[in-house]
Amino acid sequence: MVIGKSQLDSVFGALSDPIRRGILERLSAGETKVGALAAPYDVSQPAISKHLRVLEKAGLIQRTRRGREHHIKVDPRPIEEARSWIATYVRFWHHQFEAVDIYLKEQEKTQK
Amino acid sequence: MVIGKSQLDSVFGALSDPIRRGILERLSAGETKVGALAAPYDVSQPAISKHLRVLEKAGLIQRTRRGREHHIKVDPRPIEEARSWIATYVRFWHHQFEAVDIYLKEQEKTQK
DNA sequence: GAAATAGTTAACCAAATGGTTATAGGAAAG
DNA sequence: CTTTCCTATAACCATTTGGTTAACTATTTC
Repeated sequence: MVIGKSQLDSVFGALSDPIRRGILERLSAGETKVGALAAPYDVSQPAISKHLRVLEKAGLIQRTRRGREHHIKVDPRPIEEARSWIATYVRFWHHQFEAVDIYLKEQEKTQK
Repeated sequence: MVIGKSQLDSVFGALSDPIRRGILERLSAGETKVGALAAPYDVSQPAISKHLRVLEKAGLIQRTRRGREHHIKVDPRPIEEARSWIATYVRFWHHQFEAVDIYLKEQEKTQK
């Protein structure tokens, strides 16, 4: 039994590619046709098609067919999970990181 | 010329694996030996070693050798970039998403 | 110093990823 | 109806990823 990727896996995975992040950035200006999304990039059209599928599987975009055009819009909801994962741990990490820092500074002082 | 991955690429890439996220979660409790990090997972120890290298390349962990033990601590700084990328766009996305929602609700009303 | 311990590195493998070209499907325009 | 346009799918390829086992390095312990 091959167990599927978690939501976090696919969301972070989708965000790890610069073209896909670029597409999402572009989408913050609003719903956009696939052609317009592809235009800035120096890769073939099928390559963009694949990136869109990755974003779609991660739930980050939604597609509406209007005639022969596909209109893409962002769905920010799955990213909230990612955001909150980071937020939860950043607090602990930062605290822990500073704690070590303080410890090291104490050491310095003591050794004068 | 093979151009390297951006910081965001490798940070998001590192976060896209459940074992690596698990390791980071564990590290929020403080500096930890490699063995302890590996213990919960049902993969070989070299597999963990590789995951640590991925996290290290992304700048997310720091390693200190104390005798034969490697002590790992989290470095939360590179994640700030990721966090801020998300934060920047989530605002636009959310706004855009709600705008469409409002638009659709207006349509519904109008068509009654 | 020999044995055990903590961890990495090397060599290998299968599957996933990101790209390509060629082909196909369906809507719009001529 | 034929052509053009917009996009997806198929088939293929090279590279990367995530895992394995085996061997190695360095430190501690007996």
